[in-house]
Amino acid sequence: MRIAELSRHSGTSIPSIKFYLRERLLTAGTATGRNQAEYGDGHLYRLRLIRALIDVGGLTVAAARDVLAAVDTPELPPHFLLGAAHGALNRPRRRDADDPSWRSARDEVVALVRARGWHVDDDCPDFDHAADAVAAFRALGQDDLLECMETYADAAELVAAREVDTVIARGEPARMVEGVVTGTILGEAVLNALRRLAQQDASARRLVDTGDLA
Amino acid sequence: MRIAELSRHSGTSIPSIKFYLRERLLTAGTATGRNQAEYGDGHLYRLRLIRALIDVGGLTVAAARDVLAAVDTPELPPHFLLGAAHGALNRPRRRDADDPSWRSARDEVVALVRARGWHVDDDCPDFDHAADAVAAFRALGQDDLLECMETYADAAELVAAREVDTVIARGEPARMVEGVVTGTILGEAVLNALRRLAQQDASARRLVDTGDLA
DNA sequence: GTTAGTGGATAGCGCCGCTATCCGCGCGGA
DNA sequence: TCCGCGCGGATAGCGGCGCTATCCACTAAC
Repeated sequence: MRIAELSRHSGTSIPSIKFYLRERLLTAGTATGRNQAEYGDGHLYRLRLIRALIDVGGLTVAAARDVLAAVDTPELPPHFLLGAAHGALNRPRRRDADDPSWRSARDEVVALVRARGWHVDDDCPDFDHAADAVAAFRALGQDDLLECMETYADAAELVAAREVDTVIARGEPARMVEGVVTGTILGEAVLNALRRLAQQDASARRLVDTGDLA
Repeated sequence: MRIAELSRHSGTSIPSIKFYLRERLLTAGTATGRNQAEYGDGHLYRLRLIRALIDVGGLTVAAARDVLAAVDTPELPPHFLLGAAHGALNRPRRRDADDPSWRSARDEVVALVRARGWHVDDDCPDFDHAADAVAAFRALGQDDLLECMETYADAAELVAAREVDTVIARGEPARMVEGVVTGTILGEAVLNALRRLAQQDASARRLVDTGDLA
């Protein structure tokens, strides 16, 4: 397959493909001459993965590169790949770690995780992200919404258990690796969309003055 | 309060505040002279809300403006505000609606929502976002991860019910409006972070070869 | 009266994700 | 055999976004 065909099958413009090659998200095709190369199904799959990470998952090109680099490390056990995938999802830090209200928000999240017996590395950046949001709730005087935290944790436990089981059921390490990345990033998009749909429903049930929902 | 003080209390630079004024995310202070104005606690709160939406929620400035405009529409019932908040969260469309695999992914999501009896407007853009992700799973040959869909829906129902109940418990419409916006946007950030933490735990329990987690 | 600071306007910057253009070469059809 | 399209590779540029810098006339505070 040459680049034009790759472009047609993937729905990605040739300049974009060249861009991804330059940025090392995509490996070069196997050269068949001085200025001719052949691309395979692997390239097509990879391109679809890139577009999914960027378009659906909302990753930046740099983040996608990090995720893909982790995917390409064959000896990386799936559990550590998960950490790599999460690491690449991190948007730059927002809050100042010296802000005492932020620190207490973070401590609160750590306490919640500890209370549930989750075994997570203490300096995992996800704590910081959760703390950003918790601190924002507090700063905006929306403390009562933090009553939902345990429910969030319940929901998180529920979906994480299911996802990890599904991925592990694959058995084959290479496919587990793919599953970790796609499940983490695309699963987030699905969950967020379903949550918003469920909110619409819950809100309609409670707030819309009507008897004829049928 | 003058602008310097507003800047200090909010941790936002004066040029940024001026930028938000220009972009109409923030209303002008009450003028006390030809080139002097006074800002109140409302401005400080608003600025904190802006930063939370942009930094924590990941909204663009334009999306934040739309959300804030909805918040400022006093007669808007909370249920419709929810729609407005969701609308502002929409990233630009990705998939072509003519793509049959995308259409079938969307139909699948609609069927799931129908089966659960959720009452949601059929052309809600959240369907499209979910469809994007589902279609991506399929395109990447990760169909087995779609077995998690029901679990995602369970989790979504769980958290949405709790969130909506919490907001409704406030009673006062103005505070409900605040709760809808912050709950939707910041809650998403919390849920996503907790899900990733839970994934780390689930993955560690099943994949890490160790007996001494203590 | 001096000076730091103000609101307001305009222009510019830095990053990001592409996109356009050019180049010398090879492949494929007549 | 020759021609012309397409190739790969490289470099430069573009458009949008979220600020940021500068300038201005003015004024409150010392």
